[in-house]
Amino acid sequence: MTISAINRFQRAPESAAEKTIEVDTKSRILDAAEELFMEHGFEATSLRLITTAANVNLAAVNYHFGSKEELFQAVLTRRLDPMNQDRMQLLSAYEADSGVNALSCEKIISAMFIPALRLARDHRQGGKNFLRLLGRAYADPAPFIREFLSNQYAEMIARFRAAFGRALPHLEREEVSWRLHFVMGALSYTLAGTDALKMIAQFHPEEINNDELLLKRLAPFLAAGLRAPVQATDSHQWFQEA
Amino acid sequence: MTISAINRFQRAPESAAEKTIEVDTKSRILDAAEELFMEHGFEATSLRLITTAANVNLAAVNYHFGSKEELFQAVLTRRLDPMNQDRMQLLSAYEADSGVNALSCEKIISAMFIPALRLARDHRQGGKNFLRLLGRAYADPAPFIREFLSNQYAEMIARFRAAFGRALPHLEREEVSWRLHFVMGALSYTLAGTDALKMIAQFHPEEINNDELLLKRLAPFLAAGLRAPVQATDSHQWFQEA
DNA sequence: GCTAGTTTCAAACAATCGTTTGATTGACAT
DNA sequence: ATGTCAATCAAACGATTGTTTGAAACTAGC
Repeated sequence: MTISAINRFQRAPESAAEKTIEVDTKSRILDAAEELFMEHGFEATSLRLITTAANVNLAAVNYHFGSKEELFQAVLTRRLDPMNQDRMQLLSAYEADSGVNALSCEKIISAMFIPALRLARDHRQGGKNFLRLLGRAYADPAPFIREFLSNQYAEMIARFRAAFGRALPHLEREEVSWRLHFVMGALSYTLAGTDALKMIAQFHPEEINNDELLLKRLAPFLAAGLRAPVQATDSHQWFQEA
Repeated sequence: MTISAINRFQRAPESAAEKTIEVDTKSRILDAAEELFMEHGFEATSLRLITTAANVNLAAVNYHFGSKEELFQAVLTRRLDPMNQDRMQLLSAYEADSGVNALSCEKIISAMFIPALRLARDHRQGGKNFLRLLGRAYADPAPFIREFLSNQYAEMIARFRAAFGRALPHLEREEVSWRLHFVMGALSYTLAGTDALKMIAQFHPEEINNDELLLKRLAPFLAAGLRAPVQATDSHQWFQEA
């Protein structure tokens, strides 16, 4: 193959003068696919739409990525993998700082949110687009997407579940798993939602960074939920039917 | 083939004895569509898949519903509309009971969850399937789905936002809107998730009703989140970057 | 200038999509 | 019997899908 090696050569001459307006075919496809997948979802986005937007030939996708599914995975993995690495490194750094003491829920949530915020703040490229795409992929029924994300998240989820378990020693392991699941759900749903963007635009039409505002409101909500008292399994306090 | 013609003859004699196992074409389409839309999503589910599963002619969908999009809306509206009516009636009943006092967050959440639970418990038909479908529709990027749901939920959302506003008088209106948004998100994501079902199967392979167990764990989490203290807008407690 | 290997290209592939058509069926009222 | 009208049927519609093909354009090393 040595495809990427040659790509590097092609990029070399123009890298000094203008580095952002012209990139190689592979990256142009990834950028266009990221935006269109976010906007219409996986199934509703055709390869012709992507290649037209990227200004490349239709066959380029199959040549460089193999198939539409592999393109989608490449779009996700390009940013998701570094972000999850950052999350785990940040968590490790926090744990090293705290010594023998357990981390607070706020600190652990910070380790999850800050790398996501870094992506959202990254204006070189559509980091915000990617977070919305990720949230939608997280709710997509397609089996190959679910399996891919499950593998991508497995290591990070395990690390954070252990951290939350130490932060909330009074909760049994099953309850910790559930609450981490709720946290991931609220996070991905909030980032993916079109409604959230509408609400921000309604209240703060002039706001600089939407996602930062959003996560700052979400974080205290989730931290309080994590610390909520457990409910007895046989309790009918909540759902007593008529 | 005249399969359905034969079916009709076969159905005729038994219609008096048992009325639930064989229904008319329109309902058969709705039932098959509900399950297949849930399983594969809107775009990935073809009309041929639906009509084959329902044992009806391909043209029957366009004849009875007009288009694939209208079929999808019919699938949603069949159960969503009654459920949201129940939610608002239950909320009104609670408010009448409490008199001048504001309702607790737990009570308001109950008004949201109990009608959903009723649907999940309804074993006559795939109520559980519907909740998963609903959660996925809530995250679908298709504009016609988002607009449809927005209209379907508008009245109920307004009622519950007002109720939460009275229950949490120390929160400004914007904060209440956000937290209600988080609640709806966590609820729909949790109900839609395949991962949640896997977790239940892992911990409780013998469980009777999955969704009831699920909502009983989610409700305290959300109630605590709703009551969380607000964070100052300019606070850097959470996300101080390096 | 030549060759080898990588990338791009227009064109076509077979398959599937949602929708429409026009004939045929069956039940019911006249 | 006859006519009416809604329901069902097989078949085809045109459009679009992801993917493949084989030739042309390109870059490098010799």
